[in-house]
Amino acid sequence: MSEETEDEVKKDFIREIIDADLASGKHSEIVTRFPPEPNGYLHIGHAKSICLNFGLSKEYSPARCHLRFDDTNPSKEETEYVESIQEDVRWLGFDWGKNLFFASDYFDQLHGFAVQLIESGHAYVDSLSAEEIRTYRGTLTEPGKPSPHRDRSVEENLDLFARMAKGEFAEGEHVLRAKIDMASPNMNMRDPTLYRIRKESHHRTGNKWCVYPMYDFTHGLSDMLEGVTHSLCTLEFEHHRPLYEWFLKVLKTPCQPRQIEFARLGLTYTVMSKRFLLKLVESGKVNGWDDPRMPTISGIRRRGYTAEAIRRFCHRIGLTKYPGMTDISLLEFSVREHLNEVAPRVMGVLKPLKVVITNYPEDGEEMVDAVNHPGDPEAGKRPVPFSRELYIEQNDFMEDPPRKFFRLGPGREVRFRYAYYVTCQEVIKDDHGTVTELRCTYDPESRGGKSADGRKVKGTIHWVSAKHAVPATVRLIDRLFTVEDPHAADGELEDQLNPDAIEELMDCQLEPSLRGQKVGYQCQFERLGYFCIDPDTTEDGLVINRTIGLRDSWAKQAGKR
RNA sequence: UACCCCGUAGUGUAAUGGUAACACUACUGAUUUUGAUUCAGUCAUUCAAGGUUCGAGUCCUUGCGGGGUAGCCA
Repeated sequence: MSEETEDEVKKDFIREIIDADLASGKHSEIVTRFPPEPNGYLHIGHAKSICLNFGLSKEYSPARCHLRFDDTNPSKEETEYVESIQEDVRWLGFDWGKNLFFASDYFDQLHGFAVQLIESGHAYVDSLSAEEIRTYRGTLTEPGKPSPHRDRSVEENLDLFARMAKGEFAEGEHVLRAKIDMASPNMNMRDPTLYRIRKESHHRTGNKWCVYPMYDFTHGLSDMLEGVTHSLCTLEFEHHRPLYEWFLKVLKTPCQPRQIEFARLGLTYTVMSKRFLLKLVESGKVNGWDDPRMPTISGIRRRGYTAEAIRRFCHRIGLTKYPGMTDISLLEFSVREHLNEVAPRVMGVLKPLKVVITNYPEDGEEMVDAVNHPGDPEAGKRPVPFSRELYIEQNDFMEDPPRKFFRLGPGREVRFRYAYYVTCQEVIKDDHGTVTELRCTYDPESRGGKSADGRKVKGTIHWVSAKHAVPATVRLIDRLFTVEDPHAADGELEDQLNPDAIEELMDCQLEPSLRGQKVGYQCQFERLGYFCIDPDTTEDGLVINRTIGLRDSWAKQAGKR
């Protein structure tokens, strides 16, 4: 039972670069950063980046990883997101220590850099409309052409930029652009916008600024200001690297962080787009960012995934520049693996079928010992009440069972886990022919689930004593989408949503040890899966999420018929 | 159609010029008081074609295929 799985010496390309930089003496300390924009909740894709950046800061020494909010767009960013992001990173098991930063903390310095660029003739104020700028930029196959304002004097640029900052102009009237190369094959080098006018209140700087820096200008310089050595980002920023380096070069900055790109996480049956997730939340298709169906860190956590499982997953997916699609079964394996190690076992019946043990004393009851964890004797045992009336799972009984069905059927004997051998004597149905109750007998000699005469029973099923049972609502969570790659499917993403991604069972019956357990408590319901107590739980009733089902080779075999 | 990046089992990653390895998935089988867990096994000559070399998944060339890029988003 390993904590954090074995770490082989296999190094990914980024760690190789870092090793080389250390070996060559280029760096003696490793500094990374995780730079989210606070415009939404973090998702499993971010976990990859978090595990990478913060993981590096744990593996190397000296090293540190900064948490820096990339908050340069006041119209999309909110404090709620800043808080949720911090909570999620901490929950994943990482700590930024004192290194909590905001790009907005650098607005003054950034503004100074912009002025420097103007003074050195590397930036100018453009007064074209957004539409015109787009036209002038050219296309992927044709070069752009210079704006008529490209050659304004330094003095005029300085004056205009100062007045932009003071709020003398309306949004869109002017922008500050870098003066690079309108014919570059790299669109990012065709005089990218550095500053735009936004007369909006910023979540941290309030109304201090009327101009806000763009990502490209902000990011690399923020890295530089913080002494970041390796700035790790996803593949779509590859074309931005020349620009990232251009700023550092032109401004002759004392330190030169290196941007390295890796492939973002692609996961089957999942969509990572924050924009789309926000839409799900706002349209009410899910109940908030932490809905257990969501691929957000908070949703996954609420569903019962463990941070350890996510870390193991992030370790297993590797790190390359190949933009692949990871099978979600690898994530599911990682949770099962971890929960199998740590989750105590209990019994709970999701879809109850009443069983009466006719040869058991009317008011009799007794306690049987149940093992808390079969793989861990240290976990001990607990007493579970057994009595004349019990519940079993509806699908553990078949009136006309197929050959390989090991469970209960008319005249069949099975083991009630940790209790007795039980034989079905009579099937009671209602007017519609639905089975409503089973009348059974038990073998008093088989207490504990062992027969005195050594006869074998193939099936073992779980059960709960009716009068001791704790009622609960259980939510079965399934994949959010019906197709492997929702982006590749025809139609809107919404059309690919799995309508059965959540199924609520209102009549579940659990063994009494569940009574009084706290929100967040995780356990395995034997034979069913791993479960977690949901925050919707009240004094009146438990609400429980199924994190993930157990592997089920019977269901698989039955499904093939 | 311009530029950049990427092509190794179904999937994700190893192999750093010397016999293609690991994990997941799937399928067999064994054990099992969870049809779970555990254990054992099966599944690829590395996109293609040329070239360099005693030797190429690895280096070179040319194709082919996939992804990214034309926000005053990040």
